[in-house]
Amino acid sequence: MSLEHILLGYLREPSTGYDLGKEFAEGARHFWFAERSQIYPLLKRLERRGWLSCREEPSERGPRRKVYETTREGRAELRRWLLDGPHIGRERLAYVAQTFFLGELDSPEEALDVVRRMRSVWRLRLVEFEAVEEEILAQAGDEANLPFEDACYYAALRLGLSQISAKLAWCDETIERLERRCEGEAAVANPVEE
Amino acid sequence: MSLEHILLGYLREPSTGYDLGKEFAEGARHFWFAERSQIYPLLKRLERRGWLSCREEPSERGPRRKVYETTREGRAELRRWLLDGPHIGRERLAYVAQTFFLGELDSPEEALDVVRRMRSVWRLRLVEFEAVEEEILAQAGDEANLPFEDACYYAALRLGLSQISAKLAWCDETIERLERRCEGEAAVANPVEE
DNA sequence: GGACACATGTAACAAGTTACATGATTGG
DNA sequence: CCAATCATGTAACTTGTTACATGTGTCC
Repeated sequence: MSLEHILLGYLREPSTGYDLGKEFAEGARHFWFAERSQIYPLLKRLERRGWLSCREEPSERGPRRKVYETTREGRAELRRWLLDGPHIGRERLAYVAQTFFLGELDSPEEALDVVRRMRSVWRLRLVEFEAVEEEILAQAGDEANLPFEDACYYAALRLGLSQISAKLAWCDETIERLERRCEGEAAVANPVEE
Repeated sequence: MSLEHILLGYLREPSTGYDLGKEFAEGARHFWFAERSQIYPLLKRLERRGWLSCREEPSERGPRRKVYETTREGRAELRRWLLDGPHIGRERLAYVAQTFFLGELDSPEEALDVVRRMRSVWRLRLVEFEAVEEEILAQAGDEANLPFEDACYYAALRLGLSQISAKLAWCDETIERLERRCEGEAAVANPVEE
């Protein structure tokens, strides 16, 4: 299961279920999401398998924290997963389905509305990603200065960035095509204006 | 649930659970996948809700077929789903996670291998999509000739196409960067050759 | 003392996967 | 008669979601 391996990946740095939950709600949500109610039992399972170690710590504020960390065996398992791939397939892209069936709507105007809303969601995401990129480059100066591990984070970011840019370009093109179609329909409905 | 609405979308044209299963294993798999064992019970549920109608037909070859079709209420529900969107978020992109954690591997060489394999998978998919695009354009002559519904199918195809192209461009760029990193490492390990 | 952030969890449910059962018809 | 394709389904399981329970410490 991918989520297990994502946890192994994150827990190269020690962390808690709570903090992982935050991570999935923030940065990681762009490629995976998990609720804490799913994370906590999984952490226990991975510990039982010997892939994670756990120590308890008092919290500054709130109850005790259970700090997990990937073990040597856990890292070996993560390596196996990384080399066994690529993990592509069975993606569920509801927005593509939505586009696919947009023809069910009564008019290009309604479809336009949907695509425009897609565009605004992805615009926001692009801004978010660009801010992260800027931060990385500001710290490193140049990409070549990044240690290998950070270069891989950066590569994943660029992948996301390129996907969003392509989506936005598609939105712009599709909006234009739909607008032309609206004009065409208006001309047919009201040929006097020609 | 999205799968319900995808079924409502497909069943504007009458079809059977069996044939839908084929569709999910072929064309539709690029944005959604479903097993027949999931489809059959769902079809019954949607029929109970009045969103699908069902008639039985003898099969040319094999047992009787249950042919489903979206009802007026089903179409209304589909329209609601289309207008209530965009359906973005909670995507699970294991390949991005894989890229993100690639730094766990021992060397850029191993990472290169992974990215090269991603590239070859996406290359194949691009060829597949391009063939579909060519077919559509050959039949219509020009995109403007497509009826609205087909234009939406085509728009979804172009979205997929643009996503794959961007992935391939990212692969090429990332492979190049990793190769430079390999050379850099070799130079550090073996400075005599400088 | 009430709201809020910290922190871990369980229970019930929905969605998705894997494995198997059943039976008809066709072609070799 | 055997394998393949057609065709519908169930059972058991895993994965993911929603809702709730519990308790600590801080700030107002």
